[in-house]
Amino acid sequence: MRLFKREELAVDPVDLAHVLLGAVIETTGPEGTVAARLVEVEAYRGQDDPASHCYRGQTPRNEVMWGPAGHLYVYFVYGMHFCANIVGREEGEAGAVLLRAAEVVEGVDLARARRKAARRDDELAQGPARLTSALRIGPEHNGADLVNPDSPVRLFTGDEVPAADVRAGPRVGVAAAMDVPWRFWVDSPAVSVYRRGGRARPRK
DNA sequence: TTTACGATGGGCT
DNA sequence: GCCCATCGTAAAC
Repeated sequence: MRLFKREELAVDPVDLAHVLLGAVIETTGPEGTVAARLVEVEAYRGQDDPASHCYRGQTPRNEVMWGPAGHLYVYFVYGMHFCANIVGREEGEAGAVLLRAAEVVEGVDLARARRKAARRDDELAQGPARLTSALRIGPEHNGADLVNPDSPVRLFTGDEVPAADVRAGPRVGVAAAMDVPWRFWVDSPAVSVYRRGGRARPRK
């Protein structure tokens, strides 16, 4: 296992999604270190993608996604959760991959303490907001450089995932662009199995 | 087991 | 003012 190189991440988000499956993201803070192997991701292509936060151009919130690849884009959602993306493409071009689920491979006890509601270890990072909770990724990590060994959040290559083992389907909770299968996962009990693309919430 | 819904707040039109 | 790249709990079957 080694740190990724930035140029390996400066690719189209759909390709980056395949690169990231099996990769290991690791966070270190005052409490200790937690590492997790990514098993489910979603590509957001940027300006061309109606579901992307960058679809309507650059804003203060999404500016990290327009910068160089290999940085973390963290955003606040539903009034109480955070989600993390890995930025791809070249500087000046928006695009990122949402981290949806992972298997905790290091610091399991710390992750359990942070995720009291999880009844099985498979649930520790089973979902995008659970993942940030287990790894304690927050707004202070927005823009963090994942290829810097001194960064609080780092990204390592894991065991390579054979292309034949990658499954694809519609993105979750996304009403726009439902026709593109830009959610990718590998067979794992930690993959989130929530409602498929369509409405984020049932209409009242 | 499966489904329903409330909590909660920032971003953008 | 409406829309969310969600989760945990409770209720229904």
